Amino acid sequence: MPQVPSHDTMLRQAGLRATRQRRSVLEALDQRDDAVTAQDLYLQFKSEDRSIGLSTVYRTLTSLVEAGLLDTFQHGDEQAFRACSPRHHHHLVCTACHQITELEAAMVEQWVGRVAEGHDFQVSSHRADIFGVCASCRH
Amino acid sequence: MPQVPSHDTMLRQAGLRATRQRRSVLEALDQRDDAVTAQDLYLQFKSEDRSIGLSTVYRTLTSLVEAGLLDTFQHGDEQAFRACSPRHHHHLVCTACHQITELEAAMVEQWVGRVAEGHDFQVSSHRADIFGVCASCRH
DNA sequence: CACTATAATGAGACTGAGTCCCATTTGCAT
DNA sequence: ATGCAAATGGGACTCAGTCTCATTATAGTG
Repeated sequence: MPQVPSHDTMLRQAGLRATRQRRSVLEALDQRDDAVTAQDLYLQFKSEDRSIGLSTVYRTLTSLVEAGLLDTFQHGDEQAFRACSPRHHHHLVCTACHQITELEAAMVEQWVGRVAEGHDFQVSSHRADIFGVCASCRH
Repeated sequence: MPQVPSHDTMLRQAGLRATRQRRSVLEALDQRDDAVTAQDLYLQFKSEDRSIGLSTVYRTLTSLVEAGLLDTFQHGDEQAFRACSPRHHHHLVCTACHQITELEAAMVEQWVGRVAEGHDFQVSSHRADIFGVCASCRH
């Protein structure tokens, strides 16, 4: 039994059939650690001669987000996606190359806990990200 | 000297001329504590018989964000805006009515400080928001 | 393995938020 | 008051993302 589940298993667990297209998307995202837009992915597949319909790319990304397998980010006015660990985490985002590092943040979790207590508010999620420029983008 | 600067003063400080349209946008946003899209604002003005061109609404919102007078949020796939205090802050966001409460968060600031130290990364900003449902939206 | 129900795909039409252009209007410094 | 740069607005335009529907592929079943 592999520690990291195969793409097919991940798809199964999400209630999705394992298709060539979905496998390609998961694979492509696994190989990069930056966030990518649907359009970018579509063009990447096209240029690699394993085209996937644009609708399919969008649908797949949406399903994978719902399954909790991807994080979403905003690149200007478009949405970008990135494979992520199943554990809750935060992000260190390079605004130049869109490379993203996952962060643990016990302090943030504590903060959320306290806010939840202090307000008559039913907390469902939270998000804490840090933006800046990574070492390689600064030369 | 007023403690809260007038809209005209805020515009001046941002290097913008004080026009009827810009005053209207600032005023409209001051009167609500939820985040609104450009389209919503446009329709609101139209229905109040003080129409403002759609381009102008977009341009004004963009300028005000650049001036740090507004925060931006994502409502589904569109951008929403809300007047905000000039001090750095975080948010408690009701996903049902989009009402937003500003939060102080010393713990988050500390966290950012530590991450900045620990990574070879030039931090330029950060964002920490909590999402859920507010008391009145839960009935 | 063959068969079948049904999930998934893809091509292209479509939608709508946001941008651009440019002729007209407005704010404001002198 | 006057002039000029900044701002406006209407409408054409762009393009990310969605929808439709005929075709194809998956995976369970006998």
